[in-house]
Amino acid sequence: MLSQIAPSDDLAFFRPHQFLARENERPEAYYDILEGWACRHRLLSDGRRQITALYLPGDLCDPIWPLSGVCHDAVVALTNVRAVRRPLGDMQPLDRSRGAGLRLAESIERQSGWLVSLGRKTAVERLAHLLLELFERMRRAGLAYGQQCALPLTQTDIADATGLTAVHVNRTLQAMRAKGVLEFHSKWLRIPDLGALRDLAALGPHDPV
Amino acid sequence: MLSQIAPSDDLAFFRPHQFLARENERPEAYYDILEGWACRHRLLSDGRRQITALYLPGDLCDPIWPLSGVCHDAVVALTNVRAVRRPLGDMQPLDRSRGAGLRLAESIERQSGWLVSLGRKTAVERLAHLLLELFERMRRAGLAYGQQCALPLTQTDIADATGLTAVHVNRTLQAMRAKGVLEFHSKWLRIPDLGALRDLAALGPHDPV
DNA sequence: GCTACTTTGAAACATATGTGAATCCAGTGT
DNA sequence: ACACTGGATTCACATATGTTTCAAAGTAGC
Repeated sequence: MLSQIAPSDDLAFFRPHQFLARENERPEAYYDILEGWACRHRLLSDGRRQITALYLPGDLCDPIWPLSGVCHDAVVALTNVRAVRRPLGDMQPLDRSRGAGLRLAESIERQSGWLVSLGRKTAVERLAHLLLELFERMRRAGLAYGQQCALPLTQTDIADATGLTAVHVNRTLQAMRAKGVLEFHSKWLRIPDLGALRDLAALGPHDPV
Repeated sequence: MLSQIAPSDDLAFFRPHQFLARENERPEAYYDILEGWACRHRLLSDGRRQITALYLPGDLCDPIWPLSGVCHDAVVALTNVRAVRRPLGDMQPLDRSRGAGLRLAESIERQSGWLVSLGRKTAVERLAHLLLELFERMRRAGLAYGQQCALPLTQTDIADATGLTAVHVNRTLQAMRAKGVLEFHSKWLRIPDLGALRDLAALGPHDPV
């Protein structure tokens, strides 16, 4: 999946909360994530935070890079991250590699799913949807073991991705655990019945993930 | 802004509720919108609806077209629409024109703004944000007259874009009108004080729109 | 093994927004 | 003029989710 490492590329390491790209700055590189999780997010002036994308191992972390040249979302590591750094040099917003369009289109697809989630779904549906998506992505990356996978997010991270509060994420997860549709302790997710969780997520038969 | 019309291109007309692209089908064309408004949206099985993008005159209505080859969002006309139809022929998801990446990146930017809105903003903030964005886009398209522009959306459309109910959109708009930050009757929007509305929208100093 | 810090769990209470149902109103066609 | 229609407006009421606070349980550094 990953392309070869070119001479100018380099391995990069990040600790939790370190920036891969800062808000209102021109991005200097993009990253192939080898290990660890990162996210794209925006902050409001009063501290409210919304995660707009999650990057898992194997993902290409594309700088979203409009004509203005500066990012409007910050990209920050959620765990320790090991990645291949691919400098942008003096590349212009119009210069994108073949395949970039496809990747971006898929980001839009995923974001549309998130918009539906945030705009129209209940807390249970949002959580089911998110956890299902993450499990599925981990599985595709070869990082799921049977019905379980690592999920190194705090409940606060999950809240910021789903547009809920941490308190409500906690009580909703409790309820879902009680119903037996998922287990989630110490950064480890187990989904006993994929189908049941999918039903809870209010996904259509054709919806991706 | 619009490219020339090639021989295989053609003018297309749509009435409200007509599809420019259907869910779960391969898109057959994309459109340069000359006149009228359209939107991309998804429906849940119980009828809940979320608008994921709005297309205004001058916009290029890109089919979001992942590797699977089929759209997951429908594109439908909200008003009468006149557009240049550009057939995709046998173009593959990987074949995208130069500049497509940039346009898609800008869509992601805008969608990120919507995610923040839906996930973290109050009803007043969401409405201020949306109306401001639409006014600004109309202005850039040369379709604003001073502080006013056409805004041919029903309150139900606005609700489906902001993740609120039509009833709540109505009462929130009333309140905003009462405070004098906007006027909006019969599909016509007037913003007496852009700055005031921008403050209400909880946008950062660098946020686009 | 002790301290400091982060994350999870819980309870009581507050409120923004949703629901359901009428009514009103403007535009359109007959 | 009249009836239809989709949209806007209102009202009374319901509830999912937010807020605040605190305690318990992990986790990391030393």
